[in-house]
Amino acid sequence: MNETKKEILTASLELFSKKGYSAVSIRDICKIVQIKESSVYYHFKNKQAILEELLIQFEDIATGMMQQLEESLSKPVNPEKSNFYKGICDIFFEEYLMDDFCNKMMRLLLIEQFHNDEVRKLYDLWMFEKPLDFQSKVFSALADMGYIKDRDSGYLAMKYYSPIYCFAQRWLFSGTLTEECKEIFRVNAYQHIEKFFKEI
Amino acid sequence: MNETKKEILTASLELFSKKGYSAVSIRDICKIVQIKESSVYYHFKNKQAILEELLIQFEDIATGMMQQLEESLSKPVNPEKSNFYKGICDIFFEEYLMDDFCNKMMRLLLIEQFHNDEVRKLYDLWMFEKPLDFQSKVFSALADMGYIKDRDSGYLAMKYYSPIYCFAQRWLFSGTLTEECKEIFRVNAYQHIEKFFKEI
Amino acid sequence: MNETKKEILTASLELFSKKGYSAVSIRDICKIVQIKESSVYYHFKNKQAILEELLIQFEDIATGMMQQLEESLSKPVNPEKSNFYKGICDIFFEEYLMDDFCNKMMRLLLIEQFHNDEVRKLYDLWMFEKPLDFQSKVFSALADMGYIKDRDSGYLAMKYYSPIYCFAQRWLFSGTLTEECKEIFRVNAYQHIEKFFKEI
Amino acid sequence: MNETKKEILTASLELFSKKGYSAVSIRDICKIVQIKESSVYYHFKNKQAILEELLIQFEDIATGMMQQLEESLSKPVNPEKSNFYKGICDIFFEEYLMDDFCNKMMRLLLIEQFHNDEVRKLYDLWMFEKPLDFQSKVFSALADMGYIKDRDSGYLAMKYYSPIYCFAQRWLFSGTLTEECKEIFRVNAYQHIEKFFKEI
DNA sequence: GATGAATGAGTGTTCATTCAT
DNA sequence: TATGAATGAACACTCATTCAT
Repeated sequence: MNETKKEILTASLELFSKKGYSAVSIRDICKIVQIKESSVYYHFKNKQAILEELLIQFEDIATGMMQQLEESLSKPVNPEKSNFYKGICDIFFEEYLMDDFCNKMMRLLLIEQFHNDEVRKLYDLWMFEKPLDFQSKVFSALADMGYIKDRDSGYLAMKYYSPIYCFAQRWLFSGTLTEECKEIFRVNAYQHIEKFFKEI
Repeated sequence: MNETKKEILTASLELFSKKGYSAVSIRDICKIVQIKESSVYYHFKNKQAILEELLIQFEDIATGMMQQLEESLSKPVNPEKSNFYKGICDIFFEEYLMDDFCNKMMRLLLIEQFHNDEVRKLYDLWMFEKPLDFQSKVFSALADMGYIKDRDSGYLAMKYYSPIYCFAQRWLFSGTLTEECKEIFRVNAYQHIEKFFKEI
Repeated sequence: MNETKKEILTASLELFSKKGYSAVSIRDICKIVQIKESSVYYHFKNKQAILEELLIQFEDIATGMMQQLEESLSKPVNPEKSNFYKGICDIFFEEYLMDDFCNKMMRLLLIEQFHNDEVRKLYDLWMFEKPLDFQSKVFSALADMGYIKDRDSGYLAMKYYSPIYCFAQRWLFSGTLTEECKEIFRVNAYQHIEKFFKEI
Repeated sequence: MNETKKEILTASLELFSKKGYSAVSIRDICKIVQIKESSVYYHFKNKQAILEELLIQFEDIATGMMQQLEESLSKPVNPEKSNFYKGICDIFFEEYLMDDFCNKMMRLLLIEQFHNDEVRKLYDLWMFEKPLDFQSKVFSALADMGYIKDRDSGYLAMKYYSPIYCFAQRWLFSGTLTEECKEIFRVNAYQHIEKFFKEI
């Protein structure tokens, strides 16, 4: 992909994730990329097409992350309980929730879910459905391995994941994403995870 | 308050909560209220003022609800464990989370938190801080009354509240709010609450 | 109708009839009317709506003219042969073909018939079908009254009307419409009519 | 001439004759020719130059046709009355009015005569002046040969040609040019010619 | 011969807002 | 109280054209 096109995408995501799609003008994007407005239309059919390209990129990354998770679940490097879920957490946190691109995309999806039904479905899929599904499998696996007794893996997944989602909302998807915010999120989330796995 | 002014507020909230503040034009609002655009400016200084009035109304309601909760906590009608938290839940759910006005405001706050820092603070205050604080007190009270042993009321509040928040996000604050969505939310939330209070 | 709206219509017709609809910008129209571009949209939904209003006005006038013609055919003031058709000609020429508004509309229709199928039908209706139909009736009437022998009124109408149409094309619907052009047209057309009625 | 250049001209005429010069973009032309917009500028100085090349081609063809007509008038193959004018008609109709290239050019000239004074003159020259002049000569010749008595060859030419022009306008220069339209035109025109020569 | 990339000027349109009535 | 009329600023987008490769 062309360098300018990449820069347009980067600038667009930056702005979209802060103000929402419709509040960002082509002018705004061009100011960052340092090109003229008409040039955007050489690279993209229209403004909507920029958003769509971002959605596709996000889906690719999210799908890739999910595959990694599935793999690390089926072939755990270290099947000792705490190491087992720690490896998994790291992928999900570092390569997804807190990855700069993904994080911005999630904010964008969160805002745009109201205007755009396709986006709403994407948000639900990648913020609720997929993570909860996967987490259920993890708890089933842990139960099969005898590490936990509780077999209601669906509710367990919810109990495990919902605080993480809340922390993400509070610290990652709101306001300016600073390193400080990331740190607060990380501390809160890992504290929860530790307590959670101690209890079960 | 003048009848027309009320209608403007109602229509504005309806639209803002669906499309977000900036995607709604004065035209759109006037189409619903059946007045001319210039008439809006008799009732409000500008578009922003409509939003602000809505924020004030919401804060009033939310504050009132919180006061009710505090009261029902300090003078429990029926201090028997299950009745105790059921009364509290009902106020929070029916008069707040699922109340039509509040629900729309929450969607609005959710969308607008990115454009508007004041809104972001409001959202955090009324969706996280206040509910979690209050819930902490509830668990402290329950602990004081001997109903539960766990004294980490902060984490308990998080464990209790975060699934409710997630359910709200999935079913109340996304897409069109139908009676069906409300019902799914209610079922999920109450199931969680029941399980939760059984476990502690 | 509002004064400004009228001026917009007048200016639009003036320009449309010279350059064609799409070659005229809202800016061009506003330069003449001395208003800002955005003001146009108070009076008209969009550019297309200006054209449509002009089409309606033209149809009204053309329909009115046709009714006048029909009346003057059914109740001839002076049933003497030359006076009979002269009265009819005058209505058609002065109130239609050479009327400033109608003339400009015909140029406009002529140009726009290629972009716009509705316009093409209008042009055909009011430049060919209606005039030829009516002229047929005139010749039928003249035959009934015994003034002419030829009963092929359709072909007569064509022979009568087609030179007039050609003259109109050459002198009225092309280039700038000056009084000189009008005069050339008038001379040519009336010469033809005189010769024509002498021959039949 | 280069193959691509020819294709550009063909595509341009196709589009110009349907929508008018200014309503056709270089993009539109390139979509048909399957080249990039910048490539056009290798073959033509600018958009206007495409139009001008088409005008030159048309003038060449029209001039050639007129020469053929003049020749067939001075050396009639078969000086018998009906054969005499039939040969002439065929050249004018088949090689000019109904020839695909010429027909499209005439539509184009018809539309563009308003924007472009040079075009207006060309239209008048090749649709009125030249045909009427030549037809006058034909009638003079017929009168000299004793086939007709009427010596007002100018008016005869007008009476002969104007219905043909009208038929052309109705069936050839409006809407989509289908084989059906062509046929209607041909039938109407030849019917007129036959009647016309019977009458004189 | 052809094209990737860019651009200045322009297009129709929307919007929040103003102000006299 | 309400509105008719107007407007400046912005918006997404199109277009003919240029130029280095």
